Amino acid sequence: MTDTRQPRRTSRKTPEKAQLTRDDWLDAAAGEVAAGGFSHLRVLTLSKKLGVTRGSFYWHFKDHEDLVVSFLDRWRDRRLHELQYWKPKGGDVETELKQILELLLTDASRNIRRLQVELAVRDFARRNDYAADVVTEVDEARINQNCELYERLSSDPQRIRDLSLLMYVATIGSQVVLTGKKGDAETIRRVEDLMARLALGQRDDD
Amino acid sequence: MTDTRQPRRTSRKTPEKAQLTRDDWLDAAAGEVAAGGFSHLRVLTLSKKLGVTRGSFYWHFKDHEDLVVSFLDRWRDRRLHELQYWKPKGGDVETELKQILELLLTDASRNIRRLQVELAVRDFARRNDYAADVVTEVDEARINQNCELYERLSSDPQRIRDLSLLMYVATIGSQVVLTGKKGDAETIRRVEDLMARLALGQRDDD
DNA sequence: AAATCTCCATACACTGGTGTATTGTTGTTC
DNA sequence: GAACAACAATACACCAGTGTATGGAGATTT
Repeated sequence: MTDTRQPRRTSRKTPEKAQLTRDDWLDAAAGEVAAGGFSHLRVLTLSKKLGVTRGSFYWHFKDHEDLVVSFLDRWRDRRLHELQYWKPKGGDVETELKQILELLLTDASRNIRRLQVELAVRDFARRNDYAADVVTEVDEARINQNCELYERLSSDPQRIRDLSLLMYVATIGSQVVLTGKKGDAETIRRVEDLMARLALGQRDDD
Repeated sequence: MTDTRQPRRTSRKTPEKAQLTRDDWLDAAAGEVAAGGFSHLRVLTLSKKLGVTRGSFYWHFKDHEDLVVSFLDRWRDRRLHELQYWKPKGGDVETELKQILELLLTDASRNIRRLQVELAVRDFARRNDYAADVVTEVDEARINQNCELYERLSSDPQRIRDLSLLMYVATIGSQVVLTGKKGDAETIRRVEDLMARLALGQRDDD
């Protein structure tokens, strides 16, 4: 009765004829990127997967590049935003460190699709300037955030940054090397422990 | 006079009309893969870059897949073979460790094209089974090789493998994160030092 | 109920890529 | 020097994908 101006989408729950939004296309794009990387992100296959023709796509997006840029923007925004929840709450440095490592390793490896998208973005960044900027932005934000933790292990600013960087590249490397195998979960846990020990061994008081 | 049966290639030095070999195509392919990944490895562009038509390609290779598989095989063979030269010769554990880290980080980052190819292969491995096998083979060989070094730091077999794995993923992660920026060389050097200290801190005698 | 807006379908022109079949050209060998 | 083999050019049929122009159906507004 009143002006419940829904964006016309038939309540989203009913899968009968649901109209597509820009975000729906981006979600589908994420699936494609995760599976085959950016080079396999085709307008045509995307349309088929959504059960519509390309006419729909070109209503929501200007062209293929528009899709890619929008995808990268959304990815960056989400990655920067989620950092807010990454602030560990444990008081002890040791537990905080373990929390952060668990988040970076165990947790990340559980969310396979997210991991695949991240790796795809990183790969794409090697030949696309815009993607490279996006990745740099996210990397720096993450490293800086972790610095806050490592400040409690050392007082040397340089040492803090190095430690944060090292921990970060180790986690990224893990995600690159350990993909999909069986024993990975256990391996990751052990690497996690080892990293924690290594970092804690860098306390000033030695 | 005698049977110097050269493969007909006009002595290779003269760039006049040099006939192409299978290996020449693979070299050119490496350039394409380094620049744009496997998805940008096109027979057509490769031919143009070599100054011939596709007719030549299809004489040397059965099809596009043949090129990809041959490329991966050659890459694996070379990576496995080069391990032979990676055996550090220094006597001291500390210097050996630094040697191996320098090889894995500083040295690797200097050879940009080699690095790019490696990352491209890794990326391709996420959606190609054959490439995945090749990468696994190379990873395991490298990790095992480094174990020999870390055996001198600890006597616990599990610890040794974990340490070797950690050092390896850290170097791979570095190659993924630090690509092409300016301060990279210095950063890599510091990370190298830090890794060495961390590893040495894991000696049994603590 | 007519006009309008939103979203999608259809049809078209175009590009860039693969693979194959056939023919040329140039060394090698007999 | 004729036959052969190695390598490359040409021409062909055939996709898969982009982008655009235009038409159409359903809901919304007036």
